[in-house]
Amino acid sequence: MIIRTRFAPSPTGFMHIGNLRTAIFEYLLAKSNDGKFILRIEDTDQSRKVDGAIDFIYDTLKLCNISIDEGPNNNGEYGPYIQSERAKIYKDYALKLVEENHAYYCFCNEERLENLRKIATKNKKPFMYDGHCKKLSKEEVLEKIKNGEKYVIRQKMPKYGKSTYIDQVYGKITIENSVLEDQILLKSDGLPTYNFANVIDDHLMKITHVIRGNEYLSQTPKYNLLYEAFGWQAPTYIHVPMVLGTDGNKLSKRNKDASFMDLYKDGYLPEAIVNYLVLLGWSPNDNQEIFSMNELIKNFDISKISKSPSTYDIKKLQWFNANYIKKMDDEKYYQFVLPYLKEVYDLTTYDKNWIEKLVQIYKNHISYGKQIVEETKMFFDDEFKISEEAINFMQENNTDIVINTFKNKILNIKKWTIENINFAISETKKETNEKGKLLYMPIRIKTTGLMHGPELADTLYLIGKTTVLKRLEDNL
RNA sequence: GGCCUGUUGGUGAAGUGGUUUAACACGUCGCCCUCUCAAGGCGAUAUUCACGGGUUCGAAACCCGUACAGGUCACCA
Repeated sequence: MIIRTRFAPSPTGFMHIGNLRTAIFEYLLAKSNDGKFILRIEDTDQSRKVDGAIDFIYDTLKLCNISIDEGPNNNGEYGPYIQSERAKIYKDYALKLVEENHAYYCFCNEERLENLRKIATKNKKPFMYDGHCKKLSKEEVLEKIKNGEKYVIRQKMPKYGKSTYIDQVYGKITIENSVLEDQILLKSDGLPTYNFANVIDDHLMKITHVIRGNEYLSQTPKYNLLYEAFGWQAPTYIHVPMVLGTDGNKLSKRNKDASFMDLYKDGYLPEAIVNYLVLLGWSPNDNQEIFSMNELIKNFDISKISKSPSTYDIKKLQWFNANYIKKMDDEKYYQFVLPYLKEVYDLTTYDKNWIEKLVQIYKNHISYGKQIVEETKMFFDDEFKISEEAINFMQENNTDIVINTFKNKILNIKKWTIENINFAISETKKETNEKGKLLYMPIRIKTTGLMHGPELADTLYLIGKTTVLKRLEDNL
């Protein structure tokens, strides 16, 4: 049997990392078994549709190196892969269910439903459709339809007994049938509900394994009843634990940090995000942490999916990201980081070598791309100010001799290179007999105003001879 | 409220009855390296697995109960 999994987002133009993580799991399960990964767009709610959202989903998956075997923009024999284009299919199946007495027409209007809801809340009972229209005769139904009355089609649920199924992660799940509502299959606009379309499509598209959040754990019997009614075999269910925000709540749009695109825009590498996400709720057999996509495919195993929810921790993501950044080759890293600088600074007056050198120094410092801006600030900021701790240092130590000696050495430098600057420092060391802090700090403070920063010679090189000299000459 | 699920440190987690006085990683702290900041190296960081009972020679692991947390009960997906 060929394993077929599917990622079925609704096109909202937003993807939080919980969704992405599901997609990753689905992709890995398929690929680790030489199976197919299908993308299906669940857009049966017309009001929530967002323009360009399908492209957005494609972009996201592509960035994450997740390749789609079948989908709206890919060929496949089970299309169309956009639900709104399959309306007729769902309707035919819904009608079939009515014919076979597994579903029925319902003409109850919003007003009556609202009333039922009110009564339910008053009695402190959960609202459940009362099956009012189930009793309608064939003739009555025909009559109402002829009169143009709006209707929905509802699934007929068993009233007694229990439904049981096996989930690959959570094991045996049993639900009382009496809590199952006669849910709507076909809405009055003629489109199916998510629950219905899902079943139809998963079957028609030959999906073998369904991976989804565990919020569906107690809803799955409804699906199974549908499969049963059609005489179809239900897929293998793999419910995965949720990813929670730091506040312990479900991830939502409000959690800005948890949006894939936002992270990407801030300079988190998709490889790092994928790597981090896959370890949220799944663990490998050994202690390996850094995984390429191929390694993930090789190692992924649903039996290692955890039951308990995990909370999203950006600190660990940053560690992964820093890891991937460090591994980039110089040119790639330069191209990665450049846009963030360009966004904030006018780089036209700087030459490429200078920027490359600058950026290189901070390769070990940044844990996400955008951070380069903050880190390199002192090289772009014209404002020169000596920090408080630096002032204290200057007051507590005699620094004039070092500064003056160094200034003279710098004046003699013909070619402004890091080597020559280092030479100037060591000459100053010889002449003044100062070393360590008392040698470096005066120069550092006088030229940068700070007591921290990258290697002195590098720093001075980047600041440039003119500015360095000017600062050395200036009085405090 | 009914039902479903979960509960190992600040975080991700390993662990499936006995080399567990709980691995590994992030974070945090300390030390080393170092002019400083990072990086890197080394070390510390759960007398104990939500709690209470039980089963057992032996439990984080099995069973029951309690507590807490989350989910779910739409013409949303």
